[in-house]
Amino acid sequence: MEKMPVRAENLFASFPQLRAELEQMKVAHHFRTGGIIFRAGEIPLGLYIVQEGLCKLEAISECGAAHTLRLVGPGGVLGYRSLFADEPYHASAIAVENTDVYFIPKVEVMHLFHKHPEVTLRFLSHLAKDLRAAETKWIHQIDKGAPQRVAESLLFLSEKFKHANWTRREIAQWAGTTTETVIRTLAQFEKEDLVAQAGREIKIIDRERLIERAEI
Amino acid sequence: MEKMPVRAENLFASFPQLRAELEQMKVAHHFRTGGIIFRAGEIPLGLYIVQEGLCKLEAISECGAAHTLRLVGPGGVLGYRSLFADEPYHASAIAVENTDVYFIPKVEVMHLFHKHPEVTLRFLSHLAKDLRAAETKWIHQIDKGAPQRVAESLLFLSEKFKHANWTRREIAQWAGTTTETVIRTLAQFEKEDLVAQAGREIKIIDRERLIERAEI
DNA sequence: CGTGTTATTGAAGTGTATCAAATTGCGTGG
DNA sequence: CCACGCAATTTGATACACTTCAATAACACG
Repeated sequence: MEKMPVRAENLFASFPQLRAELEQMKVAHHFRTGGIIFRAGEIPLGLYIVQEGLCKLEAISECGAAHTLRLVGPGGVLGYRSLFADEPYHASAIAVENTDVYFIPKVEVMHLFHKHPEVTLRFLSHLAKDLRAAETKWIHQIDKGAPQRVAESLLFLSEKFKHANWTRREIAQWAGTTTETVIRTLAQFEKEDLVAQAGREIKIIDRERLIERAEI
Repeated sequence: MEKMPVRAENLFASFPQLRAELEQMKVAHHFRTGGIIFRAGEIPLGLYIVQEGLCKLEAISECGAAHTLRLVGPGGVLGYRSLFADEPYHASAIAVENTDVYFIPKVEVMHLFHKHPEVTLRFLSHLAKDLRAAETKWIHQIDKGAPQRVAESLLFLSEKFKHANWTRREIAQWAGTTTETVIRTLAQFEKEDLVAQAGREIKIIDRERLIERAEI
């Protein structure tokens, strides 16, 4: 299975001095579950650093379906792709659970880059890894079946964050399939003793074989 | 239709001084059609700037199918994603037609970044746009049908480069489908007077309606 | 002039989306 | 605290677009 890297480290967190500088310029915001940090189409004015909680980047396709592009947990950064590309956001950022973020204005980011070139390189590396993840996702969408993608998603999401209950819909939006297919696949996995479902909860029982299931 | 941006400009090309520096360190290589610039799994040692010709980044999936991730023409750069992510290449770079490239060792690149921070930002922007393209491709894979993706691919590929004859297989590998489906779709498009096929050549007749066809 | 790649066509199978309808679970307000 | 209402879940039936496999034809290239 392609391991989707979970990078929880703060992109800015290395230098004590840097941390102090950030303290100066940051603006704290709180969002409750479902809250919208920014919307597709808006112009990026800066970056959002996730302090606590979990956010998803959600794109609505032309036919009205929602797809989850990326997930960002504590230490992660929101809004950098559009900011650096100098484009409007092409996805919305939504809090999956109660979330605290710090906003850093664009000028401050640029100033930071100027003062600490290593940070720029850090972002370069980060974007490069995101690009790989996205390209891998495309390939898997092509030549893996829905069950494999669901297995993969279960593994990834469970590792990514203890966000207790991923709904079947959320899993579907991450896996690139429909809610119904996720449900039927989970039923099948349960029959094979790979997972156990208690109400809405999903528990992975046999991680080993689930990994195999994601690969076949 | 999502416009996949064609960025032919050289990422390094802005400053005369920079150009001069590049001249110093570059190493020229030539590849004929089908030649392999680098292979998936190898460790990146630097960047390749495409001077003349056209290259594709091709990933072979677990089940043995080839998929075209990106295309890079004159002025474009090969191998930056893996270099910046500090990972082995996850795709191979292959010359689609006779191609001249310049190789720039990693140390030189880093030195360049150090000396000209704006160049780093240029790459940041470039990667950000590639990421968007990849995410868009994933979404389209999910909720567009094969004919729409073929239409989209025809438009993109014809704009991207006058690389005279894209084979049906190459189109399929870009569109995320099979050769047979491309063939049948082209036959359908021909019946609708959107394209004309003369032997292996494909000519777009009604660009307007083909764009519509990619959107439906 | 052969030999391998590319193109073409046909038949068959199947995985998944889609639609619809019933049920469960959860939060909220009365 | 219970009841209500809405969202999430579940199940079934149906349709069909696309892949897959196979076999032939056309073409390019050495």
